[in-house]
Amino acid sequence: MTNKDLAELIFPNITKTIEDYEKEYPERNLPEDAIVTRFAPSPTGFVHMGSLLASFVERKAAKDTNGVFYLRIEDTDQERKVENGIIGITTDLKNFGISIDEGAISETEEIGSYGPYVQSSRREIYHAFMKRLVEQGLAYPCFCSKEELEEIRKAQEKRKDRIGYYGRYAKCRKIPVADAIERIKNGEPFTLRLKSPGDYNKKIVVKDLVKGNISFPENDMDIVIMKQDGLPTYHFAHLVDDHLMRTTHIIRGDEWVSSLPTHIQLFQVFGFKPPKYAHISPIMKEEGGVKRKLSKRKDPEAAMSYYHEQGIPVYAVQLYLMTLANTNFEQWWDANKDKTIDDFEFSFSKISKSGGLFDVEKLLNISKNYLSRIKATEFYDMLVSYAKEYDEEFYELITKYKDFTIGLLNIEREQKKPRKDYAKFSDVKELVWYMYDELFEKHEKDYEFSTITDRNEIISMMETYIDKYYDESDDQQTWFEKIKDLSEEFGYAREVKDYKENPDKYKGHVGDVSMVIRVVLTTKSMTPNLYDIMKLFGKNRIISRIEKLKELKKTL
RNA sequence: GGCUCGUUGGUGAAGUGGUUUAACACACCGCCCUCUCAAGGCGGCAUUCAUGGGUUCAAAUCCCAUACGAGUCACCA
Repeated sequence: MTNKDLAELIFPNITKTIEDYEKEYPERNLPEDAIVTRFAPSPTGFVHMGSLLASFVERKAAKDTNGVFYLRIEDTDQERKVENGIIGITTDLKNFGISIDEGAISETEEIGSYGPYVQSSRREIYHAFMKRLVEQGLAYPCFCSKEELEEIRKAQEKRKDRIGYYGRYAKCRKIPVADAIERIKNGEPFTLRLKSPGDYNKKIVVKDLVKGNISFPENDMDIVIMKQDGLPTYHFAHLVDDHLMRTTHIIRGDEWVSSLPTHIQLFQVFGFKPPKYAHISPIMKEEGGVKRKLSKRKDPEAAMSYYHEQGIPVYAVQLYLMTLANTNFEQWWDANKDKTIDDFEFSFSKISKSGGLFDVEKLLNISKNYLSRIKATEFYDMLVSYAKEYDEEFYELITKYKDFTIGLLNIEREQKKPRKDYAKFSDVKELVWYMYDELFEKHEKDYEFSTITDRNEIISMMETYIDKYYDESDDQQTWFEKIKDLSEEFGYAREVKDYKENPDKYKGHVGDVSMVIRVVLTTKSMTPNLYDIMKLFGKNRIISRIEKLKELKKTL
């Protein structure tokens, strides 16, 4: 009875060898420094912000080097699987603007020639690799039950030994091949464990692209490589898949750092060249003065849908993620306002070693800056698709009055220092409702008059203005001169300065008068440039707003 | 508890032995500009880099200890 017999018994139908697979999935024909990397989530629901950051970095790194970015589905845990889990992932990626070169594109379809990209479809491939290990006596079946493992753990705790399946605690390691064969034939359930060649007293140093050199004791645990259900564990699947898919860079969350010795060992056992590793720290959130990992369950902002609903543009989130990934990005972007994320030179070593706080304030600020820089038409298109989904009434208005809407979005835009009003699309309606007669009509009218509050004076001022001074064709300067004339006529100073010097001589100043016009037209004391608003309104709407005030029953 | 990593202002952080009386950005505060707001301009906001030792002519930067935080120690990824 030999290891070969054992291997044949466990994997009777496996005929392909490692060499066959090496041929089937040859080295990729890419430039030398091209990065081949992957996003490898479990299909357990939506994509978490932290994973999104990782996939964003992966996409960027591959694109920058003319490499490949692929999506692999890690579904070896049958229990955690979720209905339509793959679609959930692919749509999140798509909505977020991350494209893949290879991998799963739906529950059943995939693209690329290094597949299958869904681990549960790769069973035979894993088995071929496991079979080789068993043949060579580098892996062995373990019959320990959960209870037995628990006992071992307790014994170790009592003796204050390291926890784990290693050395003298690895009892199945010593089972003679013949006995193992016997027990398997008897139908005893088993897992497969790696016969670890590691020595805990020796050190290995692993270079991590983000964290730098990390030194660990060698791994001496006989880790499980195949579960009772025949599927591989993460560690083993990682080895086989990333080798065969010719992955050059593993970019993942730093919860994996501690298994680095195991992974390196696995590559060494097969004589494969290990990939480069980059471990990214988790995104944190502060709550009640304590920092904790941004949680899928507790934090709505962990899900992509949150940004979608809020109307935070995708590109703004990307900009934010880029600054989280490489903090020097912000300065670069500020100095290169006309460039895009694609033009930025990303670097692994600039990724923060410790977990950054997820700061929604900052995101909104970035979003605001971004939205202020784009063209009104571009803004309009995004606003329309947002409103279409979340605000039907507003959607109808802005599509009905398209040019008008673009016009108002264009106020103080496309200039060196553009106006920054909107951080997200859900802000817009609340800021501009008074521009639309339909909304103005139904909106509660709380006229925010401040210094001039006498109803008769306001109305007479407005009527005088519209009859005597207002002319739609005036340019901004003339327009303002006329408001000054109006002020003078009503006993207000033409210049604020004059008023401040001689407050007794006047009832107020131009500012007070233009405030009256502003409030009559919009009800609000704070609006964008009045001249632009009036230009957009036209004389008729201005007159109708004066009428509305006159009709108002309640006192001001 | 073992192993690994980290700790610079309210926040994100730059910084790898002297050019740092610690960059930049967000937030906050003040002033200015101004028909309001937004924006913008100017200024304020860590005499100090978790704490304690040490090395050095010189340390946020190197070494050691302590404290705190994070990750991990599954037939989950």
